[in-house]
Order: sequence, then C-alpha cells, then structure tokens
Amino acid sequence: MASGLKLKAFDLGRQASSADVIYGALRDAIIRGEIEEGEPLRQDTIAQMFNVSRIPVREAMQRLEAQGLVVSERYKGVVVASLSHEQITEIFQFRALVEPKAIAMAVPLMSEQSLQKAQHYCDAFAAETDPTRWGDLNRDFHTALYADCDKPFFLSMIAKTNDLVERYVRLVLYLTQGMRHAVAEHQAILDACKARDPKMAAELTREHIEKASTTLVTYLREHHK
Amino acid sequence: MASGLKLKAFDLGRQASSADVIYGALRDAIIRGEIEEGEPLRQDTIAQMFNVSRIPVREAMQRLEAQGLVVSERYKGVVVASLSHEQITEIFQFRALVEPKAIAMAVPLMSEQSLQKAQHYCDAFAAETDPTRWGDLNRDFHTALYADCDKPFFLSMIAKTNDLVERYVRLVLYLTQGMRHAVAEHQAILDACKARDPKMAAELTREHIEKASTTLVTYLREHHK
DNA sequence: GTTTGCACGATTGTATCCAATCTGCAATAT
DNA sequence: ATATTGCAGATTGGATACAATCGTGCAAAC
Repeated sequence: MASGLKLKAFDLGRQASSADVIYGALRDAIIRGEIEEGEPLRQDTIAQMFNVSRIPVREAMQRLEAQGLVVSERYKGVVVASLSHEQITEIFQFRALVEPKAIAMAVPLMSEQSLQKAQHYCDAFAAETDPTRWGDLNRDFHTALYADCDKPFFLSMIAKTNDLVERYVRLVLYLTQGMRHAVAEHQAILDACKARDPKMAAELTREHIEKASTTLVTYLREHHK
Repeated sequence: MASGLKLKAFDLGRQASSADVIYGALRDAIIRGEIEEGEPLRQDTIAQMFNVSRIPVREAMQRLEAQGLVVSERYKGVVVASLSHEQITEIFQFRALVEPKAIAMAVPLMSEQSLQKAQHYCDAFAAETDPTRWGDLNRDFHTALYADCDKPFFLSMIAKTNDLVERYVRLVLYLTQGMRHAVAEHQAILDACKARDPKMAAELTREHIEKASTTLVTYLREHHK
C-alpha cells in the first residue's frame, strides 16, 4: 500500500473550513489596519461578504477574541480592539524580552539560505517605495531572522504578539520616516547574525524593539491617538 | 448626572454566554487533567451535559483551539492536545524567560498584603495532604507573586502558557515527591521578595522552573508517556 | 423643556434541521 | 483466507428559523 505511487499528495482533511478562511481574512485585515480600531464587525455583513451564514463568522470571531484582536460584548457585537499607550508599551516590552532570546537561539542554526533570504527582505525593505508594502517586508525580515531557532512555540508566541501591535507599527512606518532608521538597524542585526554573534544580535534586536516602541508611543501621544 | 451616587455598580452586559461557561468548564477540566490527552470532545455529548445545542459548544471549542488546548481536524472532531517532550521543554523554557522578568517587576511593587497572601498559599501548599489540591495551591502561590507587577499582558501570557502545561505539572506533583523540593524553593523565592531583592527572586524563579522542567520530562521519559 | 415609557427595527444568541464526511462492518470478489 | 467494496450509523459543518436583547426615536406626562 502506498507503494511506488508518485503523486503530489498532501494531508487532505486539513482543508480549511469556512470559519478558518474567514478568521484568516479578518485577522489580516485587522493586522494591516484596513479596519479602524473600535470599528464594529457585524456578523450579517461579513456573512454576506463571504456568502455564508453567520455561524462560521461567529466561530471566526471567537478565535479573534481569544487572540485579543477584537473585544466582544454580549448582544452588542465585537469591535476591533484598540490598545492604550500603556498596553502598547507593555507588549513591546514583552517583545523586547522574547525576540532577542529567539534570535540568539537562531543565530547558531541559521543556514546560508536563511541569511540570504533575510538580506533579500532587508534590501527590498530599503528599496521599497510603496509605503503599504513596508509593513509586510519589515515583518518578513524579522520572521526570517527567527525562523531557524527551531522553537515552534516561541515562534507562534512571537507571531501572535506581533499581530497585536502590527497595525500600529504599520501606521508609524507609513506616517513617519522612522523607516529610515529601521533600515540601518536591520542591517546591523543581520550583520551580527552573519558574524555568528548571538549576544550582539540579541542586544541589537532588543534596542531595535525598544526604539520602535519609543518612536511609536511618542508619535501616538503627539497626535492624540 | 451620575452625581453623588454610591452603589456597587459593575459592568452588566458582561454576562456570560453559554459559550463562555462551556469554554471555562472545558478549559478547567483539561487543565486539571480530568480529560485524558487525546480524548475526543464530542459536540453532542457536551451539548447534552450543559443542556444546550451544539452551537455554543462549537464556539467554545474554537477558543480552546486558539489557546492550543485542543486540536481539531475537520469532520473528525477535536481532541485534547497532547504535548511531546520537546514541546513541554520548550514551553518551560519560555516560562523560564518570562516569569523571572515578571517577578522582578513585581517585587518593588508588592504590598504587604500580597506577601502575606503568598506566604499563606506557600504554607497551605506545604501542609496540604490532598494531592488533588497541590496543583491549585502551587498555581495560586505563583500567581500571587506575579500579581503586583502591574503588567496585564505579561500576566495573561503567563496564565495562558501555564494552562498548556498545567496538566503535566499536576501529574508530576501528584505522582512524585517532587512536591517536597517545591516547598523549599517556594519559600526561598518568597524570602527574596520579602527582602525586596528582584534579581534574587528572578534567579530563584528561573531555577525553580528549570528544575520543574527537568523533573517533569525525566519522569515522563522514564514512564514512557 | 425635560423626563419617562414604549414600540419598532437592528443585532446578537441559540435551537433545529439538513448536507457533507468519516468510521466500522458486512458483503463480495479474488 | 485476504483484500476490496459498498453501505449504514455516527459525527461534524453549515443554513435557516426563532428568541432575547439592545438602541433609537417619538409621543405622552410632568
């Protein structure tokens, strides 16, 4: 059985349910800032958009709420979560603890291929003129640096934590020239990885995150957001 | 309006839905190890237990899956997640990073009341003869130590991370005498807090978590679990 | 003019029903 | 006898229908 059969098989039964698809779409829209914070997500509206009933929509929303991307109130509905400056600061503080650890673990394991991929994203980020792409490339870069750490749980926690603040990061990348500084910092982090220096990579990552936090909160405060 | 009104008001509209109640009940049962790992959670069975339809049950399960407490496969159902030794080790590694940070932040802010509460849980843990209560008291103790850090996000991450491994911690507290060591370590951590020594508290917490991890994985390995 | 009560539409929460899929066992073929 | 095939029951995914609640506007009462 399953003898010399050569065909591109994959785990069927891992098909996405409607709830999966809707969850992914809503999550991405929230992360990208395409939905305003505080904006309500009406079950019926979304159900009609995807041409389904409200059941899978509600299931998707339960997941979004568990991730902290939306908050819901009974009989009122769910709205996109909005974070206070304190909450944003705290989440960045968390990132500044976890991500340096991840990159330090990754450095000894990073393949040449991963380093090249990271360099590619770094260059693409620096060269990109479309501001709406900066967020994606920024995230791609960081993800590439952590990917080889061989710690799935760390990676998933980092991803979920980043999801929570990504909309704000994008906002500031878009609205300030803070992106210019990011490029140099990215290259410095990557150079430390290439030099196989975990401590340096971790320290630079921590500083990068803390600087981003300061820039972000300062900006939000000045513009009363 | 809302003048000198003195009455104990609370956010109504935060009433629990059926899905909320079922989520909480299932989560607790999983955490406490009352449901075997790998055991399927049948929608109909649970719905009948709570005398509701399957809809709120499914919503509760979506949340459990988002937290990583169960895994689901389409058209097959959800089963209680079971963690490999590698996964357990990694989660403890994560705890050993985050919880020392939390306690270090908490120490300068800890009230006398919190210290007393922690001492109370510590003593109760040491004196408890009913093994099924050890898990609760262990958790209560640690929660009390972190509570004053004034970082809600850290606390929620710590809670969720602990949820994932709690069933294993309880198992080992129950099946080994590792609990004896825990008591002394708990008192040492608490003493460092009383001495207002954040670094010491953090270091002892890290060692405590790493020791627990070793004990746990060694036990699981020896017993082929 | 301000407040109170109520009716109505909008929205969410849940039950019921049907369709899609899985699982195990019996029937069949080799 | 063994392997394959074809149901029948069990289980999940999703649509529809109904109940509970919220919010708003308007009219009546003070």
